[in-house]
Amino acid sequence: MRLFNREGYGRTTMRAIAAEAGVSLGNAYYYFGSKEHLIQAFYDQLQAEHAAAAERVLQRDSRFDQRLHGVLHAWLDVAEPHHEFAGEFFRNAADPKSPLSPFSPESAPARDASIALFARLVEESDAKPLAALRPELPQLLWLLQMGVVLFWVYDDSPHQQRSHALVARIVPIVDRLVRLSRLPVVRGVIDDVVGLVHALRSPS
Amino acid sequence: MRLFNREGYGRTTMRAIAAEAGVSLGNAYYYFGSKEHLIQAFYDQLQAEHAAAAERVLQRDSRFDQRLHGVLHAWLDVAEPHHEFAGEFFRNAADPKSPLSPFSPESAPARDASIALFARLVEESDAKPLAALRPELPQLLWLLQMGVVLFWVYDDSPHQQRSHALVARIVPIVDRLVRLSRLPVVRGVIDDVVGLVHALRSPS
DNA sequence: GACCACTTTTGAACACGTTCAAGAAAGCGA
DNA sequence: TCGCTTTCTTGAACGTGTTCAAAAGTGGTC
Repeated sequence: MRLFNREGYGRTTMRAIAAEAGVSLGNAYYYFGSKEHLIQAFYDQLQAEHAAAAERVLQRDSRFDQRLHGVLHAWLDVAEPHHEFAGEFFRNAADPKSPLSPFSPESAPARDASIALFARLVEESDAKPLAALRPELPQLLWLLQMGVVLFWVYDDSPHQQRSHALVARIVPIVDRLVRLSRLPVVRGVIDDVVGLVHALRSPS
Repeated sequence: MRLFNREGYGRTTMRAIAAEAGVSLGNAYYYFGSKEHLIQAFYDQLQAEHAAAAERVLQRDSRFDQRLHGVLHAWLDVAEPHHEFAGEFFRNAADPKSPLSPFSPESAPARDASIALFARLVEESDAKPLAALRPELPQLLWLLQMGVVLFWVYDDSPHQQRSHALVARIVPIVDRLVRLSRLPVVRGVIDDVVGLVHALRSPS
């Protein structure tokens, strides 16, 4: 992690990592299957930091929009120091075959933990979504976060302020959508979306 | 392209490509800056095929939902033969610094052509979106297609039928949303979304 | 034809991720 | 302590993308 942070992922060689750790090159491969596998450590660390930061938000706020804003914001804050080389990380994660992909079985624990966080965010908030929407909302919010992460990776503005702006503007929209979800007209669309999510989850 | 299709991107070496082309290894690098640059040829070819297929759809149908369905479907059909190694392509495209990224300046021509296609799709259809939405719709539909592509990359179902199911189910939703866009309640949300898109486009 | 600048071509060399056969160390039952 | 198995460690070697200095070719001018 020290070398990755200092030199970036691409410029850090396995030989340098082995040397820094005081072991031989081959020995590094005894403990880590590949260079990619080292990144898992980065993910785990990031997720732990985010979970802690999100916890403070959930303790503090009870309004749905504030909770969502806080949790998404917390991720941006936690991830900021790593922005420069995060692109290289996520490049690997984008490979569907990579164990680092957020949709891979290997990532299931981290993914489930994250979805559980959003479940808590919803349940203990003042949000009153349409009944059909409620069970899907945590997963949809997780997907929203994946979208924010994707945007963030491409965001080259200073301190990723555009990502912050995105979060600040999209949270009220989501909040409004959740409120509107019980209105008759909107309801039909929501039902369709929920149906879509269901259809895609269970292999058709 | 022949070798990529036969062996996959990862297993095709630059040496093999050079040999197949009857030139030396170094000479391949005189004409293509890197192995990645060779992929551009794949993109261009794919886009041309899709443009042609989409053209036939736009000639045939006038209803907005049918046009959208046809255009998205056409992409899936055109891309299907390349699904297996497309993951490797898109992995490179996921790197924000890569010229292959759909958001990069180098991809601007292809991106603009694609957005123009969606503009035609909307304009010559029977859709009557909210005035504020109309100018943004082509870009939003292009984004939708990027989403479909992302889903498709991860789709390991036979013949990517899940991707087809996604398109079949999401098109009516989009159609309905466009219809609803002029309703007073929904209108507010649409305005917010359009505002968001504007805010993110011009550096804030 | 001789000279020159420029373009094209070449293959050796390099860096780095990864593999592997061989050896060293550690644990353990007798 | 001795032998055996298992775990750990090592560095040489390999494959591949990429670079580069040198050679070969091309075309134009006098």
